Amino acid sequence: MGAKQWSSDWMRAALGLCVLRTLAAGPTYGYAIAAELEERGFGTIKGGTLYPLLTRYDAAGWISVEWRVGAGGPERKYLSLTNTGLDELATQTANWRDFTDTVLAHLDSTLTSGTALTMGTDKS
Amino acid sequence: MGAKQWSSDWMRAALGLCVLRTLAAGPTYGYAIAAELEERGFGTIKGGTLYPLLTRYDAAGWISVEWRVGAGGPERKYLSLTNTGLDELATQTANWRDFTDTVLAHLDSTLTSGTALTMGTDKS
DNA sequence: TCTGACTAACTAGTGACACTATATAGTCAT
DNA sequence: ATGACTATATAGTGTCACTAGTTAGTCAGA
Repeated sequence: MGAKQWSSDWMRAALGLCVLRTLAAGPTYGYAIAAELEERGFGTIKGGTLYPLLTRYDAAGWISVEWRVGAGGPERKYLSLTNTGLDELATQTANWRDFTDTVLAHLDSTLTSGTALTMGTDKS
Repeated sequence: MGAKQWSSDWMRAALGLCVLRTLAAGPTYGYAIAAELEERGFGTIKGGTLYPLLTRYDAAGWISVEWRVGAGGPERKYLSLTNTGLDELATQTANWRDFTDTVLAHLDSTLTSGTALTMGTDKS
């Protein structure tokens, strides 16, 4: 289901937003976030990508951390979205929609050969 | 019109695709690409971002280069999309649509608290 | 004439962050 | 005990955007 691997630049752009969105469903931990995102079609999220990101979000005050014992396995670091994080999610989500709309508008625009070539330097 | 500045990670993700799309309208040069993208709502594209990108695309064989005298000003380095570049644009455009659909599907998904928390380690 | 504004391409230095690979440690089945 | 799976984390490397310039041409106004 989640076999596809997207460009790392694209993942770099959207991963943070997707992680915040995942956290909005309730407290969870890194490994489970990676599993859910993979299931949703984002490809495999490596620990070396995810954990530093979660550390940055903790430092930013967007998430809070609580250790809990796991059900048969090592301890889990449960992460919850703070109010600041929830605000951030809302802001980023709205911006993301605007941004992707802007990109799609450009991609779908009519091919007008030479649109940008008349730049005003042509004074005559 | 182009006052908004998007997150640099987002621009990093989409700039290449947008540049290829701009080139698909016909040969043009760096400064004009930056001006057109700004007009289309992408914010200001700095030379330090754009020119290295164009150099990479030239090295990748996606664009070809030709110097022409400018209309009252320094020489312009006109860039054309190669056939390889055109293929790349088509591929990336299709992938971009898939990717943004995947992200939006996640953002719009119903909030189901604890979705990913039952991961199979809970054996009993 | 020389000063600044605009056009146009390009580079050095720095920093952010993903990637590869690895470490640590717990549980469980063979 | 050996390997597979769960779970978090870090070191080293490389890519690339950002800041802040340089070089160079044209043109308008002091």
